[in-house]
Amino acid sequence: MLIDFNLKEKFKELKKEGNPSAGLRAGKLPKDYFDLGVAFWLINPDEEEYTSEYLSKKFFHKERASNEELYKFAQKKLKEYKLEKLFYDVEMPLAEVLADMEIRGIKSKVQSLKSLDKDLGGQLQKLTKAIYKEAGKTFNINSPKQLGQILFQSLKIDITGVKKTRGGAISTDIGTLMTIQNRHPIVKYLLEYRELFKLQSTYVRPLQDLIDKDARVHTTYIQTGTSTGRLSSQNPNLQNIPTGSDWATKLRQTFISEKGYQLASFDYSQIELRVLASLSGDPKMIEAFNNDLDIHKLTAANVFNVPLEKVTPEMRRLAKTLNFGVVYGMGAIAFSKTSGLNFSEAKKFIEEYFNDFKKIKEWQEEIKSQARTHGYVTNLNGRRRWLLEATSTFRGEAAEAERAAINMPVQGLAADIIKMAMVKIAEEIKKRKWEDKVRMLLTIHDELIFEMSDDIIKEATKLIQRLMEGVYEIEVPIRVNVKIGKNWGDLN
DNA sequence: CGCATACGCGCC
DNA sequence: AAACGGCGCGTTTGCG
Repeated sequence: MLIDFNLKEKFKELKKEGNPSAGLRAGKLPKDYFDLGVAFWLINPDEEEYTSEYLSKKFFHKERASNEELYKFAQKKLKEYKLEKLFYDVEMPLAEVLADMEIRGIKSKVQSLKSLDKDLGGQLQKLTKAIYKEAGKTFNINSPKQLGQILFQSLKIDITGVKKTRGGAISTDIGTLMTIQNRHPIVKYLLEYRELFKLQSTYVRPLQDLIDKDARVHTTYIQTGTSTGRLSSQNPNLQNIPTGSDWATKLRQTFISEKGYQLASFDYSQIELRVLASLSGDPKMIEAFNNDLDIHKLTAANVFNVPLEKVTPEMRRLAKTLNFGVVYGMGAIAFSKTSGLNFSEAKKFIEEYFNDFKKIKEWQEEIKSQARTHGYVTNLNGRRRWLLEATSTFRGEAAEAERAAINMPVQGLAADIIKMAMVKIAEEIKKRKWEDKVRMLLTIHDELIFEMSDDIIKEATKLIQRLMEGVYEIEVPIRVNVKIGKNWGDLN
């Protein structure tokens, strides 16, 4: 058995040396691998680090414990916490899948990225001029401190309804700018400036530095990076590429498929709400998903007490915010902020929501109670998060832990589901010897993106959709939307 | 000068 | 009075 840290990196090295199935080569099983970092992460996903140095000190009170010592300890804990199945059947095989994805990378249209950079630069220059003109002087627009002085001291813009930052300064964030938009002409320029500067500085520029000689970009997936079981992505983070706006679409269009291939995306529809419906056993929500109804519309009909036909887009919008918020343990204050309602209206809607979906409330109370009594919560697969703060006497601290407690079993099960799908899909690709025809490239929490050879794309999309929808059974159907296109911006 | 922090913001 | 869960990363600013 191979016991070490960072098996994903070791797989990558072996594979790059020309050993393509280094991980699961003949005779080797997932059971033959034991990544110590991943093991300790399953035991407690909130350690500061998952390095030998850190864990040796923490658990063995010495500079360097042997891998054998660390292994024995972790092995015992995995067994005690019933995490062995998750570890051996999901996380370990996943490490190799991630290695393949990282090595492959996604192709970038370098020229488009360059020209996008130019276009953004030109537009930013115009905006900067306009902003200086309105301000009556030059200043650093990227400095919230300086911007705040310009807006609220020089220009004396009314600060009614504007919040303060943690440090006590008047906020200049996007929400603030929206509220004061009609109070001064400078604001609309600032809003556009913010969007464009973000795009250029966070995405367009850094991405160009990360393109390899084959014009491909390789992210690194962190398997031990979250408290809930999700993956994270870094250098670059390909899990937060902008979407929606015209500029965002232009950026996404720079991620392309190789000649003879297309990109295909598969996204789980409402996976977290479906998981919540299943875990809570709420009959109304389960029925809605069983009948393939529009869940936000159904929610609106319930909280507004109107028939489905009478639900307006505005009612649906509020219901959607409620549905998302509930998964996160949102309170009336947060809901009022995001919905535009006042506090007491917001409070009423939340009460109405839990009145309509009583089992969800009951389930959440049950989870909170578990967090308080045990100091941890688990999801259906034993994935665990320690929440000792739930027992805190500082109310704010306890409330924060309770929200995390409510969210983890939902977000964590959704994460398990897509991880299991990834492992299953990789197996099926191998079985069909499609390694070069069906390339898993990206995983974005509830979505997978592939690069697929034109000749098998029809068959492969069907297969993958079926595998994703069937990989894990819950109380409601799991649905996957499929989109195909030559680039990430034009998938449809 | 590097580093940590505050602030802000992109995604699911 | 009051922070809606989970991330990574950019720029600015103040510190040693």
